[in-house]
Amino acid sequence: MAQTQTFSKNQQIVLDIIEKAKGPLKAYSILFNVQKKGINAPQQIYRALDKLIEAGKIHKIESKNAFVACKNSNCEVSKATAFSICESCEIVDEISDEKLSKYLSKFNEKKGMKFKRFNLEFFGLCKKCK
Amino acid sequence: MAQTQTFSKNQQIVLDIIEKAKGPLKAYSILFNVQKKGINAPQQIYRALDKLIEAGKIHKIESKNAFVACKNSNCEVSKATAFSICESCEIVDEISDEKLSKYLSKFNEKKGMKFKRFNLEFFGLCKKCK
DNA sequence: TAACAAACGTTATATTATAACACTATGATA
DNA sequence: TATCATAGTGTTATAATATAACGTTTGTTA
Repeated sequence: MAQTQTFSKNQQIVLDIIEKAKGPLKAYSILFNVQKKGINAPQQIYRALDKLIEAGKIHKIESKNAFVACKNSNCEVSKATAFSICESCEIVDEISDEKLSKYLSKFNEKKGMKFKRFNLEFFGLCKKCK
Repeated sequence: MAQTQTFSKNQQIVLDIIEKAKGPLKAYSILFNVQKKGINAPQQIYRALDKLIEAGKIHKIESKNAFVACKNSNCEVSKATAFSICESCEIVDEISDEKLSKYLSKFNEKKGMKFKRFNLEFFGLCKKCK
């Protein structure tokens, strides 16, 4: 059983906002949302984001430079992430598909590289938008 | 058989540089490299990059904000991309694995989203670095 | 050749992210 | 308890990545 990690003040503020959000948040939109709480500079956001990613509590959607809360293995560092992204409404969902995850975790390249981590982003149209 | 596409002057300049490069290039490093050829502004680079991506001649490595030439289906628009990225030496390779590609192209999410495209990035240590 | 689309050149600006430095809290341990 | 290391904080400045907007030029095709 993974132990519950405790976070610092700023880290918790940032985590709370991301967890409450309905979709991915950008660093500067987080910043604007926490200025009332005394966080004034991008550095403070990015530092918190770094820690939260390291802890596996959030993920970065690379193609959007945005951050979402982890919905899978809540207390575990995530090394295998997959997302579906609607190109119309921009909704993002984390994909939790054990088969897919296993398949990719076992995947080995021909050139002898040892993989530690992967990130997969699917793009298309969601049910509503298609 | 896919027809050979012709590119405009700037597009060709940018494509040439990316194809000659040994690894991913960043937009501004491309810019610095083509200033002798009369390209002065980021816009000109980004516009060319957009067209080349659209044409499937190059790909963007999202986690690095960098661009590489396509090494697979040279004349086809790429909708299924996979890369291996060494976290130590930062070398990037496009993965051409038909099984993997088929597996992911056939993958369907439970929520009924229809995928058009995916991008997969593996991270680890290459043969030399491990 | 007229009309349209694509590409170009340019200036300005927006957005995303990091560097660097001094200070503060926390917790381990001598 | 003193002191030491580590992580976190706050701040200013700046770097790196990307797009907006506008007018001009070039290339295609009706």
